[in-house]
Amino acid sequence: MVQFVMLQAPPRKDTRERLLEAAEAAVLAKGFAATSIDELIAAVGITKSGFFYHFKDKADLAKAMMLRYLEQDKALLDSLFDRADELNEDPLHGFLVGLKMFAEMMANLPANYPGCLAASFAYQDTLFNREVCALNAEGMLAWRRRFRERFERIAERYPPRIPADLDTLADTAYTLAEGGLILNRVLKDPTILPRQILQFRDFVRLLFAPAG
Amino acid sequence: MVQFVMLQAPPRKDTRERLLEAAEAAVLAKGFAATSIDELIAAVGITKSGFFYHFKDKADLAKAMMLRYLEQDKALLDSLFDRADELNEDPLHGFLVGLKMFAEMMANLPANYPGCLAASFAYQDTLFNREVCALNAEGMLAWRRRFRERFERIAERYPPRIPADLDTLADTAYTLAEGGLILNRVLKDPTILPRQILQFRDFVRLLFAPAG
DNA sequence: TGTACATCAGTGAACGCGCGTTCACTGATGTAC
DNA sequence: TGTACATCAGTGAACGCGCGTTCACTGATGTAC
Repeated sequence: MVQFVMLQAPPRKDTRERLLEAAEAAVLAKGFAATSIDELIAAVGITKSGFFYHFKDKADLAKAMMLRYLEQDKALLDSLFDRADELNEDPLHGFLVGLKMFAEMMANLPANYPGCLAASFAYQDTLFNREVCALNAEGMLAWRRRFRERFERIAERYPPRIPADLDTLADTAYTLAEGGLILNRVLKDPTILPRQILQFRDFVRLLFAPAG
Repeated sequence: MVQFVMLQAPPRKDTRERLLEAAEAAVLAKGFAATSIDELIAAVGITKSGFFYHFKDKADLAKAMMLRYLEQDKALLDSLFDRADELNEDPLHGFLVGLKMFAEMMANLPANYPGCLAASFAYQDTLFNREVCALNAEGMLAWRRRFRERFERIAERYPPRIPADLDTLADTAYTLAEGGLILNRVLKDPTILPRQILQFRDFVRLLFAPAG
């Protein structure tokens, strides 16, 4: 009896979340403009009016996608740094551990259409309003702040071997991630991005580790 | 009289080329799917049927855009290396000069929607057929081959200070360019990409130049 | 030098399909009294 | 415990607009003889 009731009203996973999931996959594969509401509702199994119950229009979907992306992005950043910090007291060693973990993460991306919503939105930015573009920029600045803070602590203890611009150094992680994802995808080789990150790690070590 | 005749039949710049120019600008701003044939013909001043005289369909336009991009890309790569080679006999110094020129080029990009068609197409690749995607990959491999060849010559004369994967090193230029363009655009700061390239230049020098 | 034909670079009108959006409505669940 | 109402999570039908594509046609220029 209980079983029967549950079959009638299945414990439906959050429809809105499933719409956002389907939208992200579709946008990463073909872009926002080519992603139709019809295909999203087909993937989730509701009607078009159901979609407009969750999002007031397509621009609202874009904003929700960006917010969801930023949330996941922040969680990734947190897990990267917090765990690296727990393991190490020395800022340089902790950071090198974090970069290694980052490379490992990037080596285990979904095989099909790995990618980053920030890049996809960036290359279609006239489709989005100022708010969504500003959110995207804010996400990038969060990476810069986080990395810069680490580099400041490292540089304090280990003076760099050559002059280094800490903002540029901080941006490199995001830059390599975005560029590497593009190469990964076009060349269909998932090892490119992790290798770029490990090479950056070599550079950081070469730059800060005491000579000899 | 001559003037009058010329006004009647102006020395029309190649219409096809102007269509491709308009298409590239539009695609870099909002993506391929959102770029309509109507807006291209409006920009160029012909009718829709005129467009279909030049391209058999929209997929044909995509292919022509990619071929045009690859041609320009190759020219850029040539000018970078050939001129750097002329100036220097030493492979390392020549390469460092080339990277500096590359950074300067990237500092003087068009202000509006700087970007790379390769990245735009990569993030919408299900819109394109196998041929266009393969062309894109070939363009990236051309960069890898070019840079790798240089690094081989450099490593021959200057053994690297730490072990280095020459393919990864070779891919870094393209990776930084693609990633840097995205940061440039989202953060509206055209100095980000050139600074990434100059930092890579520092790394190369640190890696190969004799210590001391 | 004059005529016939071919090619180039388009025009103009029409097409059908898919898209985002709206609107009135509904059945199940939750809450107040 | 029963009734009235509100909210949640949608349904179903219709809309108008813009899109890519097709087709028959054209006026200017180039080429053969």
